[in-house]
Amino acid sequence: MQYDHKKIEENWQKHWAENQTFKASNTSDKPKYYVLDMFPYPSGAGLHVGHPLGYIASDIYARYKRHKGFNVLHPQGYDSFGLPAEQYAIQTGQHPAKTTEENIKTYRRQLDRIGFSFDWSREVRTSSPEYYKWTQWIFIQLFNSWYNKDSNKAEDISTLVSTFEKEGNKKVNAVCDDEIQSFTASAWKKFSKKKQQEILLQYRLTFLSETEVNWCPTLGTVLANDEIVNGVSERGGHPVVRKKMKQWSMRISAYAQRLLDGLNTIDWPQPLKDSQTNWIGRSQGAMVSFKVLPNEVTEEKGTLSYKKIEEIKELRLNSPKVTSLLWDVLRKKKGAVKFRQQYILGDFLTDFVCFSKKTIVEFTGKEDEAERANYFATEGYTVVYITNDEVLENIDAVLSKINNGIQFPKIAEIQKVAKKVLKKKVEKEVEKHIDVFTTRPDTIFGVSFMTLAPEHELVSQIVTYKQKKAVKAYIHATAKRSERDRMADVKTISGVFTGAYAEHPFTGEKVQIWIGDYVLASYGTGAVMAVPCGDQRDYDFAKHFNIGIPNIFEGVDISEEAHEGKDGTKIANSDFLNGMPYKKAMKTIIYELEKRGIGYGKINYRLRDAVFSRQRYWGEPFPVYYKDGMPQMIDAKHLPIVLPEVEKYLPTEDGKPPLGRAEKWSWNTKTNTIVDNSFVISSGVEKSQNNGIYPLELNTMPGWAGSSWYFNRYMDPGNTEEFASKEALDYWQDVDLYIGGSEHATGHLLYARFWQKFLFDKGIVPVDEFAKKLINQGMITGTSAFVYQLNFSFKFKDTDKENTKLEISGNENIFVSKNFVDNKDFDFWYPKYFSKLSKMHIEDILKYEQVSKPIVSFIPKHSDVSFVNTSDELDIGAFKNWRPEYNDVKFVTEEDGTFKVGREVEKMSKSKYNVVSPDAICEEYGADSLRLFEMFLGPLEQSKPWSDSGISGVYSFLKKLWKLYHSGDEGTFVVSKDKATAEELKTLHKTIKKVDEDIANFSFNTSVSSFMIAVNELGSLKCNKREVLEPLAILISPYAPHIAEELWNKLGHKTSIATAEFPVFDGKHLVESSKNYPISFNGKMRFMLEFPLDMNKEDIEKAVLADEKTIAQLAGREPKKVIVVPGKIVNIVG
RNA sequence: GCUCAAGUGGCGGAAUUGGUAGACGCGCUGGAUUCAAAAUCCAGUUCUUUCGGGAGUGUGGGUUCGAUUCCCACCUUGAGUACCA
Repeated sequence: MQYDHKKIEENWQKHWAENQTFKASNTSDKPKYYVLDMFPYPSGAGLHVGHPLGYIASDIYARYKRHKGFNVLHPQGYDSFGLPAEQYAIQTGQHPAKTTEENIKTYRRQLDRIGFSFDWSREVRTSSPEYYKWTQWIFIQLFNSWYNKDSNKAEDISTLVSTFEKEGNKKVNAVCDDEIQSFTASAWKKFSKKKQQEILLQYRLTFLSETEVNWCPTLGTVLANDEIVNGVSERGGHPVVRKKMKQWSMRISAYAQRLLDGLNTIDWPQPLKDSQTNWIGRSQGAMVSFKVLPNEVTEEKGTLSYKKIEEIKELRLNSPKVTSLLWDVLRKKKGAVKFRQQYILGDFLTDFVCFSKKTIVEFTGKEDEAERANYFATEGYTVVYITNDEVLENIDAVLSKINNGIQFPKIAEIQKVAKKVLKKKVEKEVEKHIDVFTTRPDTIFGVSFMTLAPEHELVSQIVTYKQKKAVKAYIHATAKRSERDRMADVKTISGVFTGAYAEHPFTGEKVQIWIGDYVLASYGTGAVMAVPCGDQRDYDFAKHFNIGIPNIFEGVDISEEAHEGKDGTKIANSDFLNGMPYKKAMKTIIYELEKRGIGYGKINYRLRDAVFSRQRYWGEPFPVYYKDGMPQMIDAKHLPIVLPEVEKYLPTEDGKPPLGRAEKWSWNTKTNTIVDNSFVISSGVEKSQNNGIYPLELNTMPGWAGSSWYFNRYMDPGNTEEFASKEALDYWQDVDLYIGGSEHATGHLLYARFWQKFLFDKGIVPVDEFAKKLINQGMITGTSAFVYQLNFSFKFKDTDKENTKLEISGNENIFVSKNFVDNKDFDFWYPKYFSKLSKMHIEDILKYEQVSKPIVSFIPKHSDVSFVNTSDELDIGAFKNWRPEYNDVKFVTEEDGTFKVGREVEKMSKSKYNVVSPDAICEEYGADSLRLFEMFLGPLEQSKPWSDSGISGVYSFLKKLWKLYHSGDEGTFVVSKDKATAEELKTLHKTIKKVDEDIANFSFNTSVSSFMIAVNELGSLKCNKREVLEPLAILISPYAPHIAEELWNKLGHKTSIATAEFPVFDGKHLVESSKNYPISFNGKMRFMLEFPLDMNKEDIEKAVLADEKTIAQLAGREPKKVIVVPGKIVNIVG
């Protein structure tokens, strides 16, 4: 019987499935080993050959561990919630559950065909209610927890409540919202229930907050930072804008330090650790508080420009409703009093003014109220202040107030009030501080200005009247710039002076306060103390705006650039820091800051809390309903909260998420069931309280929710009572080997570590890192095939249309073979390959003198790679039939009649027609060949292009392997009982050793070559001894399990090879008596000489020097030195 | 810009602590077998050469008896990150 991969593979795949060969037990005497793959998102396109790379590697490892006597858990499942299924649903109306189910079927069929040893009885799907019940449950646990910095772990919210009841929140050391009011125990008790809930929400590990989010209008959802690439959405490349929304967030920032520390305890790739470290972005430094100096009260008055008057006119047209309402009333008011609207008085734009009575009517709450009042008073006006509410509620009262004002012009009194207001304002300003975070507090004496982010809340409060216009314009301009624009020109320096000054905390000097968009509102405090001599950006800013650059470094030239280095320089011109090196200066300054109460040492993280709400349909629903606008958790015993049906998967017309379309999406707190929305009487909250029915949360959870804990579920996937049983969790503990792509570095792999740490804090899981070892498999890229379309273009000589290209279109669709592409000679192409029609066409064009000679170019077009053989020759017929527009194309072939395509490495993708399906490979060469070949391509971690050309090598290896166990033309199975020769045993044990080492190093490519070497050697020895061939089958079985099972079966075994004991290496078979020494001269190997291994150094040296080849090589020169390394090498220095 | 990884034949790649550079496979060349092709088998295949040899692991230096491996500088490519104070 000849090697028939199809029959063998089908048989064994069936056998494994029927016998559940790879089912893992949760109780075993064997040591446990957990091998995990990152579970796939089942896309509609199915698997391509790049997907199984990691699965093959982990499968080899899992099978190897079974041979080594481990109880192996090797599960697989589907990350089946996600955007593509939803978008497909939007387009076709097909329920995402249905498409997902179909895609999973395809995936399963494809996976089964490759012969993986997955325990399918443990399959999980994130989109199944039995699974997401526990995702919802974890969410509730997070909601019911807060992070205690004193115990450095998450604790139940009840411990926080009891602390509040006993001593308020003064002593609570929690990770919570930044602006939290402090309260005493008695105050806490007096708070309303709602107020208490609001406060607690600021402490919970998952919380609702109004946050600026990345909103993608095209997708109609928010995106996490890691879902945005280069300012556009990772999926689809749609633009993303900043928008404020009420969202669920996860307080991952609480775990920043532990996520960082944990990296030292796990064996993960360094680049991946580096990118998590960068993402967390820890920086050590200090907080420093700068006092803002009060603005000068009297400022010179400017004159209003023409432009400003234009602005006012516009303002008048757009005046808000209330103003126009009042204006209507004042205008119609009968009598001698005439009001004017929005009249300019001095520098100020008044709301309403009556000249005859010297009265001004103004709305309260203007930023420059004090200055206005002062001015109006000095000019002899009476000001009547009104509010919006007054106008709306009782316009008559307002009118009488105005009337009273008119009859009551008490200038002196108004001035008194104005002074009071001013004073109050000045006092308030004295209290203003700008807090900054800096990593270089030691350079504080080099501060010459400060910069605030344009969005900083203090900006509007401190800006002087004079600078207001410029500042407003700048803020407006920055807000308008998209993320992408800002990224595009990083180098442009821009900013505006606010007119305000801060006081240097040590020197007391006045420091200008600027705003600039190089300062980000989202990092630190959104403000920096600028030290131009020590920070290049500050330096550039100072240079650009002509701000002073004091030098505080001893002996450093800063005339050209800032000095950013820390070590090796001493601080100067810095009072008590003078002469200190970096480290000492840091310690001293932090001590001083803390002593004076103007700052403190601080560690800052770049890691932001993770937004957890998505405005999507196809995700986990939240177990949340809203009562009085406050979120309430549904009791865990009522889970799962199953995704409702909707008729369309789009957001609602009024902008609510798709779940807003569900008719049955309200929570009945009496029956604890999901009920029809009509029971919630209108949207009025009070009414709904009566019948205990409340609206459910409309957002769903993000893609990473389900994938952040699935590895724990595999341990006990069928458990309906618990997340996973304590016994299962204790037995399996954690993942021993995790294989997957590096693209999840700052997404899934960070969130999963976060949840695991949280679950560990709560005593739910036994370890706080879920995966001991992780390997990133490289991406397999595609090798696209290109055909080149011949194209002529013309350039007009006419200066006006110099760059206009005229392309010939129509009948002459000509593709040229790769080797012709370099030939751009028009005279070569023109006569030979053009039809009469186009010839006339070209000649017509050439009649115009202003047209230059045609330029020949070739337009590359993708061809499907399946039309191309391993020699890059195109199947022209297949290509022509591929698409209607190619039916009539002509081909310019090589001299031998073949047509060659061009090749280029690109990401494997449907749109590039370079996708190779594993099914096709399995069909032609078999799964064992595919497995061996993917491993043989190169190191696992490295990314590499796919090319079919090498696959014949592994296929013929399998055939040779098969032949070792068979003989004759018929291929009869023949294995002899004879004792193996020393040489045969040497080959076997050499291979055992190598494969053991290779697997330990995850160097699968090299073990495939050692199999080849072994089979080649045994083949030339004509070895068919059972003593060698039986262990050989086990050695190969992790890599090529089907053929190994078949041979094992033929060798007479009744049980699967899967748990056969791995051959044990015995060094005695490799012992040699002599060594063929390389003899090198000055390090260059020239020839070999054989000596016994037990020969000593001196004798070898003598023998080598006496050899005639040595004498010839030396050509009479005297050797200066001879180095003999016994068992290795001889080197002669001449 | 910063961080990380990597540069070896025509191609994928090998060389585990410094010790025979190019294992293994593809491709190519020649041969056997065949009516022929496929398949299979055998031999050769880094470059260069006056057939003695010489050069050679991105470039230039260094350490060493000896460097693909260690150190320094630079170049190129890929990945991540992006005004992070």
